[in-house]
Amino acid sequence: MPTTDDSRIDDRRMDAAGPDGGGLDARKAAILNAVVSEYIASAQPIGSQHVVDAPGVSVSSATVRSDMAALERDGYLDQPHTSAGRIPTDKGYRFFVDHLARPGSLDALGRQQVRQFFDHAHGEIEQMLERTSGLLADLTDCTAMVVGPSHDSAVIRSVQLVALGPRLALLVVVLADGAVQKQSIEFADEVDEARLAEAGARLAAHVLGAPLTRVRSKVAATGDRSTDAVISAGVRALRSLGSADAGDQLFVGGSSRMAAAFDAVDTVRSVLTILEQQLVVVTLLRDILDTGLSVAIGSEHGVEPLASCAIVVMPVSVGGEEAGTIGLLGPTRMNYPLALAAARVVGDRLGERLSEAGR
Amino acid sequence: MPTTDDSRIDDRRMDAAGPDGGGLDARKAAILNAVVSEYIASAQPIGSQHVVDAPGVSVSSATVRSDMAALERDGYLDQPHTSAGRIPTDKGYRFFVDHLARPGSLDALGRQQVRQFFDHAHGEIEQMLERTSGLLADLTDCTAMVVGPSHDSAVIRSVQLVALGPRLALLVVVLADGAVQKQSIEFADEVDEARLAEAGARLAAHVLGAPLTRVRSKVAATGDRSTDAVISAGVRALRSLGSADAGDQLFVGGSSRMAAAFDAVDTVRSVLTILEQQLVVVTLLRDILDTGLSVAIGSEHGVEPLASCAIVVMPVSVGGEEAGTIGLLGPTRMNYPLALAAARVVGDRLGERLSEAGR
DNA sequence: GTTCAGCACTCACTAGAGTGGAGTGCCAAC
DNA sequence: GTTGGCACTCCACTCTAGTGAGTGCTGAAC
Repeated sequence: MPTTDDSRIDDRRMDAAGPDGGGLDARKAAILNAVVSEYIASAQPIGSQHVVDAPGVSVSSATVRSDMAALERDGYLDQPHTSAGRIPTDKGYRFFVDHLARPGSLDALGRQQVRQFFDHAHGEIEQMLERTSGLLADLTDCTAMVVGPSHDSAVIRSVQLVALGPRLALLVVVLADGAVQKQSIEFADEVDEARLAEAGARLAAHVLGAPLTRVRSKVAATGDRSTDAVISAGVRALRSLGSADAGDQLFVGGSSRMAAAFDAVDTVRSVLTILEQQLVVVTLLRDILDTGLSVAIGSEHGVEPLASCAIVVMPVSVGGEEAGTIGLLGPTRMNYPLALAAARVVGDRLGERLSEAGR
Repeated sequence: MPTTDDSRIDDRRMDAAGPDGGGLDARKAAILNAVVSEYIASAQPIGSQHVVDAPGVSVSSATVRSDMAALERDGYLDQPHTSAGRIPTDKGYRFFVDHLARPGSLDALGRQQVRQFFDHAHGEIEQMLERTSGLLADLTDCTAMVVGPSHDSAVIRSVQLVALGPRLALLVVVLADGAVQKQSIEFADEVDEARLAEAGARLAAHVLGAPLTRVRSKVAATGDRSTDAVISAGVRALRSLGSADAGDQLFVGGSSRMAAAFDAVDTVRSVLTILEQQLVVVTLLRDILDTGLSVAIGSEHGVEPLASCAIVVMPVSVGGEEAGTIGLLGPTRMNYPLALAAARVVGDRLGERLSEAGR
């Protein structure tokens, strides 16, 4: 084994490329940094010549080549074909994100957009989340996903039965966080308004103050058979609302950006197909958050059609509790610092906003 | 002017190509029919040789060529370049749709899908419309747009004020068609539950039975200054709900199909960009319906980025009244008979379903 | 032993030439 | 009006260099 071990741990600080070499010597890290940065900007394989002028390198292209070869051996870079430049691998992007990328920030225009957005934001939460996804897409040129707060722990503030027809009523539930849920109920027999009102009041007494997920199925009988039937139908409806895994709402904005990110129309199609599946997306974002990451690159998230994509996630917290998630989807060669900065800023502002309104 | 007028009206019945020549002689119509049908199937320019075997033609390719030249002169066909076959123009598709296409129908599988869908359809209207858009996309391989019923004429069935905080309440309105709308209200001063209930009752008395769009702003004073303030805030909130042009909800399903329909990624991007603009889409569908068309082809609808698309629209009616719109978006070479059949069948079933639930 | 200039080599990309074939328009004959 | 025949057009494809960006290796210099 004649070659030296290039992947050894090396604590030397880097001078220009980033805060931390994190397992690569300073020059290799600087080279990797330059390759990733340039590739993100140009989408073209990067040759050794393009890297020599990068800060922290200052060696000849021959030396850069030998370092690049080592980086390729270690899995940070890849070569589309023998006589081409290098492209970062998922591992290369990962190292870039973890150790090299300096924290980004929005430019003046972006900051103004955010300020303006939250100054003028109005309307109910769903609208707001929908529009937030559009804002994020504009800021980052990625597709933005916003998952609304889960209502699992929210307490029931109001329950009401509204007659829509002789045998049809609508159960309307208001939760403490301002969410409104509804479920229509069809009765076997006609129910008059008085009975409906009576049943509604009983129902309210039974569940007010409890979370929607914890509605007890047993209710004390009133003695009136028909009223009891209405009440138990109401309880069933409530429980079905509470158990609905439908729960988390997803808002996707800027899906057209995916078409701009790839030139293979097949890739675009398969990514869009994923985005249409709410459950898949919500689960994906949750999984990434659960692993403790804020960025999932390429195959890290395990969704095969998104292998050439990276996802930035950011929890939105309201009063310390998680109240939603922000996700940004772009090609692996997306602008990570910008995406992270945008997600953080918008997530924070959104959290503040929700906590103002929420309780 | 040596050439004869080939676009003259001609009443002769066609033998095989369709019910009506509609301004072209029978053979030209048959040729156009064959070209459009084959082009829809193959997406390749169609040459004279491919057409001679089509029903209703039975002449030599030379004759077909001269007819095709005439059809091109009259604007029904186009040639990508001198030595290529012909492609239908928008006008050609229009003629095909109006006079040639025999009414299509869903295949057995499609019919089963529809039946199954409406047998198992459950949940509230929004969910249902969302899932309907997915069904339509599956059936037709187009992008489906479903516009929900407008609540303009629906009468207010219930109004409620729910306290969310000392100075925050939620106004919840239930309409006769089962729609629930909400608006949060922030008060300048704290409002106790009793006052809120009192104000809610007054509000209800004031507006119950009126359409949301016709809420009178004047309310009789109660004498209690603070209650009056709450009531007038409630009225303001109601009127803002009623005047909200937000109104019509749009559900888009199967936008990934657009990526399969075109191979130019630019086209895909611009189409997706349009689809992200709810207001544009809703207005577009409305405009097409208002012109009395059920199909808008290519540049007919005037939205430039959709110039290579066609749109099939179908009103959904509940008890004779228009209660929503179905739209199908595909490339101009989409399968019109199938799209029209699917839109009609699903629209009808959806209408029935909504009328069962609605009142 | 790290760095570097020099060198031979690789291979995608491009341009140009040649070819086949699908398709056309025209025309004289039926 | 219809048709077979014919010359023509021009795209799509293949093949052939030629170009150039990029590589890996090596031996000498620091």
